[in-house]
Amino acid sequence: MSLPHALLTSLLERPCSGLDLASRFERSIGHFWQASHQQIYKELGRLEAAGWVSSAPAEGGRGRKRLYQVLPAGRRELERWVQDVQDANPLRDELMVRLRAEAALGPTGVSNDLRHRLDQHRSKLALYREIEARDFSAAELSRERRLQYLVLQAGIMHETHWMTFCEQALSLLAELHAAPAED
Amino acid sequence: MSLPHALLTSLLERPCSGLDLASRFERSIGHFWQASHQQIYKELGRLEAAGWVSSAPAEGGRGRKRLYQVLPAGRRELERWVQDVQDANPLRDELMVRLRAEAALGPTGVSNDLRHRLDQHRSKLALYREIEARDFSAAELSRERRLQYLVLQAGIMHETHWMTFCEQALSLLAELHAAPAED
DNA sequence: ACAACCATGTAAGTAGTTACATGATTTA
DNA sequence: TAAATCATGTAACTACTTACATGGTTGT
Repeated sequence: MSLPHALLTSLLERPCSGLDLASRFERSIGHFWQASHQQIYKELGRLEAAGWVSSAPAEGGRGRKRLYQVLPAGRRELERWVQDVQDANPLRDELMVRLRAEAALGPTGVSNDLRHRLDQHRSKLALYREIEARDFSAAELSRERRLQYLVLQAGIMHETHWMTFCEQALSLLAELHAAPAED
Repeated sequence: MSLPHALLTSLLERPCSGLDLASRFERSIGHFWQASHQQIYKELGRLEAAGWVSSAPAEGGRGRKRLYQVLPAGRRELERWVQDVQDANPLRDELMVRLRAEAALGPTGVSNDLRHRLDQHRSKLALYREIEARDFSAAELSRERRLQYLVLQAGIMHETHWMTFCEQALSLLAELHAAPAED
């Protein structure tokens, strides 16, 4: 449950409204922790009730727009949380279930899924590479930038890793199809 | 939502009871799709209601033990599902949020988490290597075995990848700690 | 005035987790 | 006969998703 802390982090970088948060999320932390605007609004309500953020009607914006800011208690909570220890994410992927099903059933059609994923990983990787070139290509990066870059590198590794896997899986399936059932 | 299909796959490999499924899950498909026994029982109920599996009181076992088997309709459903296409898993990891928080807050204590995860990835990898040596070291593997091995290889890649990342993160943090705040 | 869109929500539902309940069978 | 453990569940809760609702602002 790290959405509240993801929001605190993002608001700490720059105070803004709920919808701003939602759209910035999509371009930044949201690559690593997704959230819909509904979820964000609900969570902002909780954060305010907990005394971790304050909100005020925004002047620049229109309608009911509110500006959220992290309060000292929110910053302390984030500092506390960063030191928490959590178990590693187990691998949990429908594709693995599909492959096991394909193993049990005989030749069916996982390659659909594999090709689809390969495309998605490719374009995600291209996006990350753009961000890398735009934001992290300077010779000297600040401490903050270097850590943000580290997170982006995790994303790059993730996409690269799964692209490789999909390719490997596709070539195994092709080989099995070419020389079927030897057992 | 692939638990029903994970259960169908596992039952197809070998019919068994709910608790057997739960424990086999932990050693096999459960490495890639986790489920508690409560969830499994509930899902088995649904599978039976849908006419995808049948159940009968088990003779060998004790108490209320029931033996579950995949029906033809269940097999057809699994064949249909394998050909579905699903979006690639986005990276979604609390650790990334922690690192972004560390970037925004200044030096705190993510290294706790990193060391903890590194340990877990190491032991998971060791387990996978054992399984690899035990089940997949033969010169010639059947089609089914080769596909199962592919899935295991995904697990090995996953653990290796994240071990590397944790090490990289720890060394960056050490470097930043040694030569602090140049911006 | 009307469409488009900015901004904030409510409502209903699902998957999954955690804690607890219950009965039946071995084993000490 | 009591403890352990096998086996199957119920109940309550949380995070998250999907679909829908509402009102204010800007542009035409």
